[in-house]
Amino acid sequence: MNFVTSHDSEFHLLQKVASKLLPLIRRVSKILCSNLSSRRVFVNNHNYLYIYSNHFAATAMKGAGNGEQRKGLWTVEEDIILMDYVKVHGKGKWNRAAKFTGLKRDGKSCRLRWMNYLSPSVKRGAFSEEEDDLIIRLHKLLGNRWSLIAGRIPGRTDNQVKNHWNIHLSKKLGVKGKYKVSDSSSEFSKKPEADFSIKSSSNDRSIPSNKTEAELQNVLEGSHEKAKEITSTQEPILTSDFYDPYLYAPSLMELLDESLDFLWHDF
DNA sequence: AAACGCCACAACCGCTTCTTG
DNA sequence: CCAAGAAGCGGTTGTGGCGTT
Repeated sequence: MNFVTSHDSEFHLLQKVASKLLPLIRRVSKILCSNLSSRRVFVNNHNYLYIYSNHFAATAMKGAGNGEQRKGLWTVEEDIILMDYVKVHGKGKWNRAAKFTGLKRDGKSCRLRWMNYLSPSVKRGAFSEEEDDLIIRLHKLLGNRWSLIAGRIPGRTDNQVKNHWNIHLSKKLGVKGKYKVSDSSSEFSKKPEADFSIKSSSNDRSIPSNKTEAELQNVLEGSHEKAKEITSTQEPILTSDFYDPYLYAPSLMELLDESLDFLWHDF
């Protein structure tokens, strides 16, 4: 094994680590190569490396009888199939996706899995203090309108925000019980007579009046500087609707192949 | 080691709203 | 305008991991 480094100490450390890892890498790569008749490799947006064969999909169909719907947590196999589908057909038409892929899931479940977990725009990990602050401010203004709140926090879904509020923030603020939309803690509920109103449509992500927009703007601007810090210190958030794992596959494949070539030569 | 309880989060459910033909 | 299907929303439940006894 050869390393290029300007520091002897690094060189010796790398050599030491490599000597420990090499036997393990050899074993794993041997197993992989002997079992995968048709390799497909990609990294999802949680930085998991997936290597799977064409036979792999069959595993995802297990667990449900004829016509029976699967419930509960999604498996890696199901995730991959759904990601494959979205890659080719784009998101939307989720009922069709369920039928097309053969997944034993209904359209709603597919949509939810994509929107809340698989979508590359979903940010994982703990909420920052800045995000907490923004949620609290927005909740004060909007109440339990989670999709509206989430729409103003980059990378966070309504489900994430809702869970985070119910588990952490409501306790932190000493809120007893769970909020209802009509809860008196919301600014909207406090001022029903105010000269702005919010549409009854729970789907409506727009803010109907100038005053409401202005209030939201104030909240957002209040967190503007902090938000700047967040975006400058955290990993970039992908803004495209779909993060194509296959774009990354060639380099990974090259890397894998190079590694394997090296290993075979080394034997 | 096993049983239990708690917590965090993913997923489901029922309903409303939107879109399309 | 209407009906049917799709999409979106928020409340609630289920599941798995982890710590404690």
